[in-house]
Amino acid sequence: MDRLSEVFSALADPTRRAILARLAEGEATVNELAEPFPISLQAVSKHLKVLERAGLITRGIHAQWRPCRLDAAPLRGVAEWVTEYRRFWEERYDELGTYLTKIQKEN
Amino acid sequence: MDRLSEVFSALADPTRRAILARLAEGEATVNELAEPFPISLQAVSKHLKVLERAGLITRGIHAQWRPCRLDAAPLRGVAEWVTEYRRFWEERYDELGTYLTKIQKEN
DNA sequence: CGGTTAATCAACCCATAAGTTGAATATGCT
DNA sequence: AGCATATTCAACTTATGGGTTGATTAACCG
Repeated sequence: MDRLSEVFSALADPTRRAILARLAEGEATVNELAEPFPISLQAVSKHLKVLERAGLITRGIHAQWRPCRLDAAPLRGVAEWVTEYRRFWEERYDELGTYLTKIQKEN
Repeated sequence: MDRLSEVFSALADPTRRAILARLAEGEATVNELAEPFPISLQAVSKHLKVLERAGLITRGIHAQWRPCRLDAAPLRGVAEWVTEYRRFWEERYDELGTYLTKIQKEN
């Protein structure tokens, strides 16, 4: 799977996005990350593997802990991709502008 | 599934992103959209359904054709989400700035 | 050394995604 | 009416995702 698909796919899960949001506040261990969720530690561990494969987190080794850190680099690619479409969701304003210009000329 | 997950999920497929790119150039029918891909028309029809459910396209009815149009509105949400992380992939620069400030004070 | 804690591995379940082929629906053309 | 075109529906296969439980590995603590 290409990288962008992998990243989008990793982001397509609320639990994983919540994990990223948590990591935005700083490093955390698997247990710390798992704590807020009503799912098993193993399930969280899988989510972390997905995020890691997508390049969105990196993991250290500190005794028996595996501290996770956010790596937002792949999000840059997402931002670039989505920016290509910006003009389309801003079009509304363009259309409004066009409309206003038009009725202005008509009156 | 929440909207953002649905959108990310829809974007996590190269075929669907290619379809969106094609629609950025203007309306197209299912056959026209399917033409470049080595998969069946039905498969493309399914992809379109996914995009439609995510709110990324709308479909018209014109005789036996179902012209598809891009609706980039949901991408705004994606852009907003990803912007929350911008500082992290730009952090490199911040760190450089901090470093420069620091050595400046030291000397 | 033995027990506790942190995390992963492994096997399994169930639902869904992505593709296929074949049939059905609906519109236009002559 | 009858045929061609555009698209969808339906049934099926195969693979994958997200979850579970139970066992395993590895490090620390007393």
